[in-house]
Amino acid sequence: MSSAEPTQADSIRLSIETDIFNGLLTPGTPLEEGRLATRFGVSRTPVREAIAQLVQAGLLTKSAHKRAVVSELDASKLLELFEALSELEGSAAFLSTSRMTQEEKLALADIHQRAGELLAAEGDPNIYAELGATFHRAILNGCHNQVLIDATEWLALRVLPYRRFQVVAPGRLQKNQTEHDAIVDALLSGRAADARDLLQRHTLEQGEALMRFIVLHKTSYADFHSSHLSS
Amino acid sequence: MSSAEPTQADSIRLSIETDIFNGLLTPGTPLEEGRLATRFGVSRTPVREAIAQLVQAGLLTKSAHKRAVVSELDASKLLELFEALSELEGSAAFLSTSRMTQEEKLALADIHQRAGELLAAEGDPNIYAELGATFHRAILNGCHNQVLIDATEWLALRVLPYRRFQVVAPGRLQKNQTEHDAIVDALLSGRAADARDLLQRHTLEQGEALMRFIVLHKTSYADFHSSHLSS
DNA sequence: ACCGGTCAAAGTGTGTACACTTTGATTTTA
DNA sequence: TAAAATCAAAGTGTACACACTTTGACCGGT
Repeated sequence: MSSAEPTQADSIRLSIETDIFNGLLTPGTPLEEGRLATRFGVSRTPVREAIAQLVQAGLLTKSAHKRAVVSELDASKLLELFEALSELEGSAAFLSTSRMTQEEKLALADIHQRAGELLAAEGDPNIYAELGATFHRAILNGCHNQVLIDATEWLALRVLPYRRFQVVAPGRLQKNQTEHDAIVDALLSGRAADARDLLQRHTLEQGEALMRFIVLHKTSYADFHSSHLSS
Repeated sequence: MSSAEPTQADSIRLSIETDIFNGLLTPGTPLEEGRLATRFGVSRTPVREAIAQLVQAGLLTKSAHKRAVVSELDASKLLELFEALSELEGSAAFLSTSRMTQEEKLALADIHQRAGELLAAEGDPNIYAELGATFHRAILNGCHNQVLIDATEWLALRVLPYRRFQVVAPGRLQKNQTEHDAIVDALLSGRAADARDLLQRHTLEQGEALMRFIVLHKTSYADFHSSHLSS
């Protein structure tokens, strides 16, 4: 998938991808091959391939003879997505409990502790969010099953465009930290079933919180994005 | 993805797909765009798109400027695949326990019973295998989470080319039926955690059995395939 | 005999032209 | 006036040509 010399289609795919993640391309926006081609200074062929890849990744939706559009997730689909994602992460946690190396466990504990300190010092919420992502990745990778990892990241990719919404609800960060605490405890003490259950519920709740926020602000989606970008 | 008028690329993808499933294209075989184009009587463009789709599906493997080859699964990858698949199916079973409608539960029980009768009558093992696939699908679909269903089928697709190997080991069918029995029992009586655990282990064991068989007959892969096809 | 470089053949990546489908507005008709 | 038919514009699907990369064989030097 990745090569020493990435093909043009790959670069274009990446570019569109980040545009989606950054909110420059909001869900529902139609993509026209010709415009993208001129914009990137290439022909339509590599653009078409990039689009095809993004369709398979789930970021774009397309039917024959029609333009591809940035995938839009309604509330129920978003919930399904998080439910599936939470199951996969839970499974990974279950496996990781018995498979993480000592180094990996130490790294996980370290990440968790750093996040706790940052929270106590009331540091930058963005950095805290970044640490949270690292935390989840550490557990996921700990399962040492690349297929499971790929499948999980495949799902996670599709909610990434909506992650920018994750806003600090009062007390939410503290709750998050407490839940992480329980997860680390279960995982490090070998209680695999507990680790699964805790992480599964944790991810699902994160999704539900995000969903509530999105549904509330649905009408001002574009505005919210642009205001965030200009800041 | 599917349309009233499927594009040529779609037809070609389907054709290659079935060729892989039927063993006409064995893992490791390189695919050359030009030959496929002339074979299907089209240009290389739709062929390239079909290949791109199959790469994303995991059935083909490809790197830049090189030919696509039918994906080959070594023992460890196959094990990872079944492990991930078993986790997903387990999760689906967990959810299905509380979500299947009465009709769905009855249908599941019916499928299981028909399989039991077929087994007792020493019927066609192929039909029994078909019933088994239906059994798994019934539970999977019962979770009513399309994202989870899609992800599971995405993984299952990749082991499909190897399913033809599934051969009747003595007593294996009876063991299979007994396990299905326990799964149905747990699922219908609302023991969700048990349903997950049983189906998870069941699928994993199926995978391990398949893996053992493949590793044993690895050297005569092509021969086995052709002999099966001619019968 | 072995190793490195050179070159041609094979095959992919991309540009370009054209055919076909879709869509929406305009015109026609009851 | 409203509904159906028509047509043009927009945009995708495919064919074809060509450039670039890869690969393996050939070849000369050591």
